[in-house]
Amino acid sequence: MINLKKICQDKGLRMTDQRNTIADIISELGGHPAGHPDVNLIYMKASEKDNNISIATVYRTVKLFEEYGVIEKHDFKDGRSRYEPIQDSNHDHLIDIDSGEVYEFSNTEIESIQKKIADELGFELIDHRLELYGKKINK
Amino acid sequence: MINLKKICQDKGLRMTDQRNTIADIISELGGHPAGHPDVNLIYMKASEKDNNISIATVYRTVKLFEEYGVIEKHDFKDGRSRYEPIQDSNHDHLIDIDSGEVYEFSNTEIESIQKKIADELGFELIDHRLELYGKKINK
DNA sequence: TTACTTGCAAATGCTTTGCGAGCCG
DNA sequence: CGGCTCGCAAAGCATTTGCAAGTAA
Repeated sequence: MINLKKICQDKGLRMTDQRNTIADIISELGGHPAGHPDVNLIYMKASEKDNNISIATVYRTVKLFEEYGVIEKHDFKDGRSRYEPIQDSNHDHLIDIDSGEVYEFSNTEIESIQKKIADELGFELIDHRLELYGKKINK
Repeated sequence: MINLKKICQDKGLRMTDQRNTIADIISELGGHPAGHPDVNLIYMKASEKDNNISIATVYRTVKLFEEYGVIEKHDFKDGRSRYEPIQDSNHDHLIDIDSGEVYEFSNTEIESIQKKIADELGFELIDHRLELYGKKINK
């Protein structure tokens, strides 16, 4: 399992109790379908472990983690921002419309086509967003 | 040029002055790079033609047009929602990071790969979002 | 006529921020 | 001591909504 707490320490972040709690929660949820929590979910889970934590701290902490390249923010079509640990390999997401669960995939072919398209339009590809929204088959 | 005013009438929408004004503005901006206006831009342009129009009306109108399948909403990474007339063919977008301009493209190969990926994960592909973010080369 | 629209201001929902108190090195 | 952090409440920002007055068909 990814250990965000350790990664944060290694990056020189001062780890308070609150930050450790939040790092643990995001680590535990990892890249599982039920992962990619939003601030509210993190806040609720953090409140179970520390009934004094403030949602403002959660917002400040995920922003900090993001700035330090520890986690990544995604804005799917459901509105609220969601977070996941940064991993070695890039990947895109398929979101289950019904449950909100998130699945990861990567496809080098699509990546190279994207680069080609940008090039043809006269652009250097800096970033991209690819999300698939689907319904489970045979449910 | 797309005539949203006419499309709205054909769909049976009651066309008030405000709705006509807004339809014209979105039609004029069309699919050009400077198109895909956000509510604020529409509101500012509408205010030039009708100095009494309310931003609440702009919000209500774009929502209405969207529900009637006349325009489409996009949430690019810059925050505010942007709108464009619905066209026959599907397309995706490349956004110029510096100017905010939006270019359209479509690629059948990517589309079929997307479908395949969803299928392999056990999903029926309902919707997708593909955005490229780039910087102009040779500027 | 009569239901639909509008402008205004107030209310949302999510996120950020000012402030004074607390904590860590 | 001195700078970071935190909790709280207030402020922001984009968007939505209640209401009373106005308008299209």
